[in-house]
Amino acid sequence: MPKIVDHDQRRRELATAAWKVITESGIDGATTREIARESGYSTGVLAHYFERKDDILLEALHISHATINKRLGDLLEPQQGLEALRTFCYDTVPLGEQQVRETILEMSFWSRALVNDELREVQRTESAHWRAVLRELIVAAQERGELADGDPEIMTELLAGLIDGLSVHALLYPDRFTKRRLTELIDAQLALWTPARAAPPA
Amino acid sequence: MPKIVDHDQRRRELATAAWKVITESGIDGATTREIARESGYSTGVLAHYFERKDDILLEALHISHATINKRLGDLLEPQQGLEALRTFCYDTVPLGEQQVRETILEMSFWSRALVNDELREVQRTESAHWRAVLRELIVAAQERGELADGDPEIMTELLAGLIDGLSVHALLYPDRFTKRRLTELIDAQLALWTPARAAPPA
Amino acid sequence: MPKIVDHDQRRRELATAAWKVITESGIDGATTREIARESGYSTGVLAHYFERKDDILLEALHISHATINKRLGDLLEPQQGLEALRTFCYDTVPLGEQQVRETILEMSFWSRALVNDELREVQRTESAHWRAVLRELIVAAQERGELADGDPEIMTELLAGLIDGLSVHALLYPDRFTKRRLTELIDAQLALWTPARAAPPA
Amino acid sequence: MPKIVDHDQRRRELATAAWKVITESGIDGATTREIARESGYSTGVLAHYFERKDDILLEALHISHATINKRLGDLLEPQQGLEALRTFCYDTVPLGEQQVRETILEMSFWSRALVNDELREVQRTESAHWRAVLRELIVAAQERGELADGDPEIMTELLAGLIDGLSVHALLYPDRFTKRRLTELIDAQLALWTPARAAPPA
DNA sequence: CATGAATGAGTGTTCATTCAT
DNA sequence: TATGAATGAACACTCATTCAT
Repeated sequence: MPKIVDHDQRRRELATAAWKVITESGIDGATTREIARESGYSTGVLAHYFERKDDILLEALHISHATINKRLGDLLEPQQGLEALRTFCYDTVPLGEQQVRETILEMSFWSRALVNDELREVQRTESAHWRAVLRELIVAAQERGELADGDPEIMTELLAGLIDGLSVHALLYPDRFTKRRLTELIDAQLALWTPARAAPPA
Repeated sequence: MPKIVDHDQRRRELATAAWKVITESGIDGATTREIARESGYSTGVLAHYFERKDDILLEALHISHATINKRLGDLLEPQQGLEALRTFCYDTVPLGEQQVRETILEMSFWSRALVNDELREVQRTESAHWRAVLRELIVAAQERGELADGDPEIMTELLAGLIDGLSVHALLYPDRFTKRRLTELIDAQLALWTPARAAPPA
Repeated sequence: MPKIVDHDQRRRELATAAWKVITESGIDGATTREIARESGYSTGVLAHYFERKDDILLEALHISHATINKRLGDLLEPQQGLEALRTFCYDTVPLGEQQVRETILEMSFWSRALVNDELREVQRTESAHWRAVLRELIVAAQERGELADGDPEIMTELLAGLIDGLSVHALLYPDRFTKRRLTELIDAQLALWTPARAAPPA
Repeated sequence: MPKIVDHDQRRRELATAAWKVITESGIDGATTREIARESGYSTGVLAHYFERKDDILLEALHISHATINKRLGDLLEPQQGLEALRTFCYDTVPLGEQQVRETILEMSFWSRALVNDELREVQRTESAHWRAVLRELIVAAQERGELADGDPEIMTELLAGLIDGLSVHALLYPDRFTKRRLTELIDAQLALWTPARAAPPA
């Protein structure tokens, strides 16, 4: 009589433990022992649900992305135009504890992706989705006349680049980046594309 | 008479070997044995010139920064205004093989800096210098009327963030970022601050 | 059901292997590899049961002391007075193979204790226990009139010092110290405190 | 024109540096680098005067013994009988800073001698000399009627053993062994062999 | 299913020794 | 004679992975 276990649920549980360890101790601190300890299971159980340790880390990355997408979906659903775009930007920079951790995780994977083709491919795919969302928001804001005309591809790349760059700087140089400063900078960039009447919210 | 060795020269030699290994195999691939192999010396020699392995990596970072600063100094010396600013931006994104490696190295250290206070402090200091140079270029371009007025602090942060963000994206998603595309994007951002007559070069 | 292993039993097993290596190859020969080889396990297993190598060595010392205490307890239980005291002395000098090894181990730790505060503290504590036993035996022999009156503290220190000193000499200069000679010497010291009628056994 | 160097003098210089390092940092802390640093010469010079590191350590032991013998010779020269014997005992236990170091060195070599035949042979030879001196002092005191009759061989071994045992205890358990206590204990042992009138000095 | 004991290759580091200058 | 650069084996320790129970 085998114990009934939700296989996917257990995988998520373990990957979430990995997510926590990475965002607290860095990716080099995310050893199998530490992930097992955080999950409350033994190290052996990891082997049941993942072939290799890298697969756990990859699943942690997926979970992080899924969480972000879910949250963004909920946040953006009632919003439109420039407001929605601003919300997107605010939510993807490390303004809150959760976003700080998400950014730490993302940065941790970047350096690994540089020497790991599979990982880079995963990031490429997920980044493309994220960028498509951003592009849609930009186009929608343009259509409502709340954002200046201009090549949406270029505007997307600029905004995407800025968001990741500011996120890095915010984590590495926290003394230079208060939360207020971070929103100010995003607003400043948006203002470059905003007709005078569409001022940022107070 | 003892064998004559320039101690600092040998340190640079070893740190340069570390630089190569990191930029080719990632920071996790930069083991002492690998650095020794790349340098052509045995592992024991590392102990002669560095107390700890971390000191070698840190020295590799310093060397990278010094190389960048030297190159930028030479490049910018004959230039002025917006042209100098554009040169700065072009030279700090991964357009060439050398800059690609420099960016890889930088990104490799970012994730470590997240959990290493000493490393973060080093990066903070060196980043401040780099940002000050960028700010001066912006102000100079504004004074010549080649760049729109506006808070230079904010413009500096936006440009600095964009440069690092685009650099990350260029390395992770090379299919999306040809060299041409990278310069186009930088030009697009500068154009947002450029009076109509100061068009980017063809 | 997991493999059932008595954690403490395995610790003892490994520490006993360390005990053997130290007593055969000296404390400098007691490398992790050698202890692992002697135990029949791989090097990695040591990390399961001990945090640091020093902890293994310390446990080997504890085991040695526990073995001695147990043996002395059994030996002394049916004995009394001067006879018990003599038994104690005979059993704590390297007369047998087991005691030779115990003495080697003890001496191996002495030199380390000179530059290791924690180790010295351990030895201080255990030595105090051993000395207290010796003192009780001396007092008991005095009470039975089998040992001359005199400050038991001083007699304890003299006998304790003599035992350790003779043990050292017996190991370093075995040609000078046959087993017979060793017992003669102990008897000679006891005789200094013994009324004429209480002659040593033949 | 070769530099004129007194080969033996230089050897002593280096061995004395080794002596200092051993007595300050323990025999495991006596690395070639540390000995070279203490001597003021480079590591390479050690190879000029000694074939192996062990030879330096051995020479340090010889120097220690020679120093002790010289000092004892000077001390004992004007003394006779029991007074000379007591002086010998007092000077060979760790009552002063110099003697503490000598004892540390001696103990450091003991544990090595257990697994090193050459070293044990050296210690055997030097110990025999030392014991002969002690025996002569005992016989002389007996001839003057200041020490009880008795087998001088046995008395020598007992006193030699006691001296080394107390020395060990004094270093390992300094809280139990003040200088006063150490002399008291030696006096107590001598008193066992002393006719009532020959009391120890105040 | 789950455990955690066991493996052994790989790590950073230390160090006696060699040797070109 | 003296230097100290260089070597490379050996060290304690870490860790992803395997597997008997």
